[in-house]
Amino acid sequence: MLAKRNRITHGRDYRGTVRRGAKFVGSCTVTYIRASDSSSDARFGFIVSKAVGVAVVRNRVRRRLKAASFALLPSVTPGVDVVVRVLPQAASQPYGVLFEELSRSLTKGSVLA
RNA sequence: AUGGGCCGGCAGACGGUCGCGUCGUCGUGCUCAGGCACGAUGCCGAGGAACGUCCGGGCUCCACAGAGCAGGGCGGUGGGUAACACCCACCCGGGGCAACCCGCGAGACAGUGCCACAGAGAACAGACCGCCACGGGCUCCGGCCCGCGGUAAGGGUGAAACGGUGGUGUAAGAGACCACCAGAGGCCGCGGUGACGCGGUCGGCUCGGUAAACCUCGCCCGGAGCAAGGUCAACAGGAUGUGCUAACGCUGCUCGCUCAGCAUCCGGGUAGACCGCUCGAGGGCUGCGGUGACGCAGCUCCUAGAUAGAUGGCCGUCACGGGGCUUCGCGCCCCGGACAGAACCCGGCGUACCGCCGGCCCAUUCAC
Repeated sequence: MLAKRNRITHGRDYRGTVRRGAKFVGSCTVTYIRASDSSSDARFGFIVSKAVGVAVVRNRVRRRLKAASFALLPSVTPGVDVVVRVLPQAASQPYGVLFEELSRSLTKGSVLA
């Protein structure tokens, strides 16, 4: 789980990251990465549309991704914003698959040490 | 034992590890203070439907003398409730051998409309076939044809054909008349708070359905919603006061106008923070009243408050259900655990759902 300072909490930060960040497409997620303030910690945000499923399914996918982000957090370059858009295929994926995909996207974005 | 009906309850348990949110405590740092940040630690942390947002309220703001119209909702009776379209009991109608279940249950002699297809005819109905009288014609003397009438007993159509059965009667028939039966209505009596039920009596009265068609009657309803509404500091703006310097106007000076700054007050409302925000028509137990829904009294408990939205990720053990193997020891293996996530709070309704547990009742069968 992520503490509040490691989460993106404003609509303008989401918009900025999605529009101007680097984009990496996976099989069940789309990841946007953008450097913001290097003095702060790395921040994560998640976009899960209703196409993914009902509220319980959306919550489960988001919580798995938050857990994966927390596990990767010590290795991530400080000061970057990461927004993960969840595709409908992610609904039935177990934690291991989501972790591998997030790790791969962050490596492509060269923010993973 | 099998099948069925009703009511109530549960929604895996325990543990490890890494975390998240509110609140409390402690420590460190910053701050005049209020407090803020970080770290540690403790308590608590989704549901029976949290869901759909379909009703009814509380709460908040706005509007409001009173009444009516329009619009919407409700509709057997009596009760429960803060209120309801909900619940309980009863009535009526329908289904079931029964336990029990089902019903958008006012009014169709206030009026208007509609009733497909079939059928001759569908609402103060209707002569197609048939039956019968009369007149005429033909005749193989059995009848047949034509015309004009009578007739709703029979045939056929339909969801429905203007009571049913038997008799009297008649040319043939008909509630035309009679007996019994079945309805609807008036009156009377009895029972019930009432819907209504039971009984008697009157006159042959026999009278379709549809109001989720218009409509009529009775009762109820002001509007918007926690993104309600409020507070704060920062920031446009306005008013008043004070007033340095420069510029403008005046022949020149004072005054005045404009203007930077400062002080006070007003005020806009976006992004933000905070309040609203969880103790409430609240839960549990016991007793009393009531057939029941429910009410009253006493004791007791405090049990989520997020805001890009916490309540989790990973793993283990044991129960539970299904299937298979079985050296038959519940021993081993495999699979499964649904529907679904609070967002101001309650009371309902509706919908989704793997399964499990308990109680009562009914029918059939067997044993005693």
